[in-house]
Amino acid sequence: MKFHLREDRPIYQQLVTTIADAIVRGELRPGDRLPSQREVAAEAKVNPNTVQRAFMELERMGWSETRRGEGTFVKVTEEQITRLKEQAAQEAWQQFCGKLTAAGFSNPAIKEWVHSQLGEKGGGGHDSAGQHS
Amino acid sequence: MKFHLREDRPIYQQLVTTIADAIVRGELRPGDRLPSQREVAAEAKVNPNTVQRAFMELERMGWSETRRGEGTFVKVTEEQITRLKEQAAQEAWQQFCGKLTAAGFSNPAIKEWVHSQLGEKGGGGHDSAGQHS
Amino acid sequence: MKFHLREDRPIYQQLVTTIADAIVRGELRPGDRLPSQREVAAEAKVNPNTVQRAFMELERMGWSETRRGEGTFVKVTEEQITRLKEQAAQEAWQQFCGKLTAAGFSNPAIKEWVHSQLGEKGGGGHDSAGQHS
Amino acid sequence: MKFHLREDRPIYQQLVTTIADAIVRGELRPGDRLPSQREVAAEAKVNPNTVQRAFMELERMGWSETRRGEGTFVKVTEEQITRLKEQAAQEAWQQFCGKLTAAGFSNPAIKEWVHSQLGEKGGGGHDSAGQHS
DNA sequence: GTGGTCTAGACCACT
DNA sequence: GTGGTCTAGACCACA
Repeated sequence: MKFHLREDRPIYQQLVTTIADAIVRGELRPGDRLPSQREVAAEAKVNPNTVQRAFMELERMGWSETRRGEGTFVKVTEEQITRLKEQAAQEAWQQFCGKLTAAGFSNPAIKEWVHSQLGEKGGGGHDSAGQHS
Repeated sequence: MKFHLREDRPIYQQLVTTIADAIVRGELRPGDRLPSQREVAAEAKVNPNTVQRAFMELERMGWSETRRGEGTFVKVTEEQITRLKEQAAQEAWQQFCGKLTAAGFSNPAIKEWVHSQLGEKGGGGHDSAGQHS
Repeated sequence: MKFHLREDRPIYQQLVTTIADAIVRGELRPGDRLPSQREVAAEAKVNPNTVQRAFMELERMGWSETRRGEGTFVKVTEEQITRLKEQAAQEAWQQFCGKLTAAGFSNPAIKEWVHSQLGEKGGGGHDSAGQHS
Repeated sequence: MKFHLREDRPIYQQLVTTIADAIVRGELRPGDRLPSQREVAAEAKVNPNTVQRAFMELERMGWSETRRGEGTFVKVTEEQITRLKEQAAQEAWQQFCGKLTAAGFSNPAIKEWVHSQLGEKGGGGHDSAGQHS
């Protein structure tokens, strides 16, 4: 049996994901200015160079634009956002199925279980469907 | 916008769920001996006392039995395992719905999206359904 | 022959019974706030963590409720108090019989001795019946 | 509410009581040699001077006799032992009544409770009547 | 202030 | 070796 608590993805990737999630959630909109690298570094308690790398990655993916002396700005089209959302949904679904499979659910069993959930709740969630921290 | 990389649930609780997951996965069977507190502490790179607390919690929940000088042993009935699995499924479903809600999906939208997944794949997973971080 | 002066029950358990006794005595009533962990630690001259553990144990037994930032509060029903009292009486009786047995009294001898006490005093105690260590 | 864990009687008195108890229990018989003061001090983890004082007290009460170069010996008559036992019983009874009184039992209630115990058990104790840690 | 968590390191009891 | 207890001191979250 293996015990590992630490997240093993590189920190800079985690930062990228954090920002991508904020975009998906609509917390960051096209044109918004990201906090400065120094601010992010201080808040996330990581090295500024790590943040720098995350921002480079963002720019490489075409989600942000760095304007010297001004800061870094979100630069995504609505169409990209839509694609990101679909991508996030896919990923979440993967995780969900993965967990159930690990718990011994067969694919038909998962299907059935989900149907029971959808039926019971009449939708896809319930009151506390927003909990995900 | 908030940046936090660290998992904020207490370490001892993370250990508990790690072990609970192993039980759900069938990796840990009733009667199995858990690694010693010191081993877990070394592997997870945490203080032995933190592991001790996790083990106390396990015992409190009636999932394990610790025998002084011998070790800690899994003590769950099949019925409890079944309950744990259902619980894990519920939790995974919550997370899934949470993420989609955060991404802007309404409950009906989630329902529809899931239906499309179930229809497409004819089950609930696919080749890479085993991915679960 | 063995000499040991220290009380060998764990300190945190002693704290638990100290508080349980106070509840039994009616010194602590449902809803009452216990002294803060730091206060107890200072007064009992033990480490705050030890007190914390005692309080955790109390909560686990359902005798208290701790509210973050506020304190720890007694949470027992009258019915639980009654049960505690009976339990305390049983325990005291056990100790009493244990001591007499150790002193060489047979069970019938204990019975007879107690009867003589009850007869003499017409009750079960006397003026100094409140002395208890 | 008061918290005190430490036994507040002087250590040398506790030692005296420990030895008296051993005599009452029959573990120490007239003529037996007590462990040396150094041994007692080491085992009880107290200062040898404290043990010295306890032994002086014993001798003052006429329960022991110190023979220079040989050691300390128990010197009690059977009649004294009988008296000690009665005394121990009285003390235990006091404590018992004290605890029940503190728990809210009136004297008649104690009498009644004890009667129920004697009746139930047909004696004054039961299988585990010897437990007194 | 409160309680909650974590660490580092100590000593003990059991086997 | 195992787990059980305790300490000293740190930092955090909540109110």
